[in-house]
Amino acid sequence: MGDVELDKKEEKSLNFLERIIEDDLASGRVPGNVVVTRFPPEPNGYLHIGHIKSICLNFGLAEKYGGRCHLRFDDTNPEKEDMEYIESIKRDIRWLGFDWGTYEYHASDYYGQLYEIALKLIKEGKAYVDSLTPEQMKEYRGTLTEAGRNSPDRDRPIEENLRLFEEMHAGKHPEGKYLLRAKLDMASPNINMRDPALYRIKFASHPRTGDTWCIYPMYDYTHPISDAIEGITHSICTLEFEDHRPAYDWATSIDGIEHAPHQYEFARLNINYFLMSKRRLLNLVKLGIVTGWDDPRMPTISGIRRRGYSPESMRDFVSRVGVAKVESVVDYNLLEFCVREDLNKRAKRVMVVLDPLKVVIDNYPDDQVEYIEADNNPEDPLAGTRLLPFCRELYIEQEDFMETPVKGYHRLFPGNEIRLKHAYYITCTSVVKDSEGKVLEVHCSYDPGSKGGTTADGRKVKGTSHWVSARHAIDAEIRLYDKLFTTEYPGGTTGNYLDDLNPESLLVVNNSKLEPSLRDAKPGDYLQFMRSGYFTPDSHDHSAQHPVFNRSVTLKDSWAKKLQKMN
RNA sequence: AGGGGUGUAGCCAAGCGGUAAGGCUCCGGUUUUUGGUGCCGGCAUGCGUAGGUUCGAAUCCUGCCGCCCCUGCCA
Repeated sequence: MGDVELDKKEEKSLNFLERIIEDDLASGRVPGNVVVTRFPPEPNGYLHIGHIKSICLNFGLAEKYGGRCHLRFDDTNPEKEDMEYIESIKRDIRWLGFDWGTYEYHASDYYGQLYEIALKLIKEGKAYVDSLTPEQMKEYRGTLTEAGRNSPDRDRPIEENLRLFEEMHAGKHPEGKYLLRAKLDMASPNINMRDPALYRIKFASHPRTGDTWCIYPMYDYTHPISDAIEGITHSICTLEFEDHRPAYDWATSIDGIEHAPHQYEFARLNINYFLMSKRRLLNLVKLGIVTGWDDPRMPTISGIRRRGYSPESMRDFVSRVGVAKVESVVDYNLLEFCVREDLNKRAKRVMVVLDPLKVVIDNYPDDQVEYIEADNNPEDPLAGTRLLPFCRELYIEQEDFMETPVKGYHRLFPGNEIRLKHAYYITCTSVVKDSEGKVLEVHCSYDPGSKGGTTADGRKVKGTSHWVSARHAIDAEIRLYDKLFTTEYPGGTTGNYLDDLNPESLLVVNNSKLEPSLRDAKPGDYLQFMRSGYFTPDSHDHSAQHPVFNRSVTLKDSWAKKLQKMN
């Protein structure tokens, strides 16, 4: 008996969109009980993390309720749109793991129908051709607190409207001369209902329709009708379109339009330390602050892909963020948590010394090489093992040695014994310094009985260091990426986000030493450089001759945190 | 009295009249051949605020306050 109640509590609570859909399904408001959503990007730029939320919502909802999700390009402004963007958008959605199958559409597919509907509206006296200039339009529109005024052209005879619109269509009038407007209500408190523009003249070549058209339909007219044509049931968009819902409802109830989809709005994704506007991101590219739209520091999908974030972790991230109508800012920590959690399970462990310090094992024969077996991922037994060459001279991290250790330090220092991961216990016996006192190399002795990292007497060592055999190490360029901005809200204090740029958002390391197995790394690999972070070969610049690795995210480092507190 | 939204912890977010889920962050502890991971525990007498209704209010009612969006021939 009690189990039933328990089960109910275990169920994940529904978000408001799921609730709406389930209500609609339960009450038979969904034709054929098939939920149809759509992801409607405008192909005027690259997709960023914010779009992932919308993509996951639209495709995810359709998937969850056994419906389908259309990919529709909202291409109604040829001046800003480009085929290049269409291709990048498709690539990014596929990378996330979503498939729209054959349901790929473009608003431009409907230009013909849209034109016919406009003709019909004119004939019914519901739309008119206006000759107000943009300045006059603004004047007649009124303000937020004052009603607008009717345009002198509002009562233009139907026949004349028809003739002028057809002339617009035929290219007989210059841009800006005329505008087709819906005849709604200039006194509406909602400015979007004050006779919204339906068509404008633009002698621009369209990426798909070329020069077929010189008049182009507006969003408020095109979007709802496109939804209706495709049989969309739930049209979800961001909060700023709430004020447009009356226009949406108007367009979908035009006589002759059979299907009536509904619009629902949710809060867009914001993340602190990030810029999430196409205009500003473009500016970073133009100013050369980043190397391009796919710079690993950019919050674009192509950027995070190159950075080494996995699609699975991004989907997990947006699902953890949730969906609601409150404008919110998600903590960057959650993003990194999701990336680490996923990479921890899948990344192959390798040893890389970023800042090398030479270690000489005095009692190890100079001509000897041993191959030591190491597991590739302790989180995944199926990941297998690999062989690591071990020699007399090795490299460890500079920070893994301290001549005079601070309190709590249990790495290598004179007289102390540590473990070399997978290999042997070593004890520091002496230090070689230059004339200025800088440590050049550390001498150690090893315990032959500690092979593999344990001893017969079961004695414990507190520290374990990663290492690379000096004789076998390979070189590489390693790019340590960090946040692009140093403040939670870039530009929040000075108004200029460029003031908050992080000068250390990219640190290039050229003297690192890598274990030889990394010779086989290729872009797309998820790697963990042990005790350091997750890395991936750079998709542009990596090659076997010149390996280049990007840091996706660091490992958590509680020792560094402790040190910071001590200071 | 312009319109439309929205206020639950440092950040997200459940909750839908029966006495504040969960995650991230943070703080302890523990395990550990990664100072990683895992595991255990802690973190709102309080739900913008003031009243009201009720045996009982984050949930219902009223007033007030804060924040966001809207005056493109952009989407």
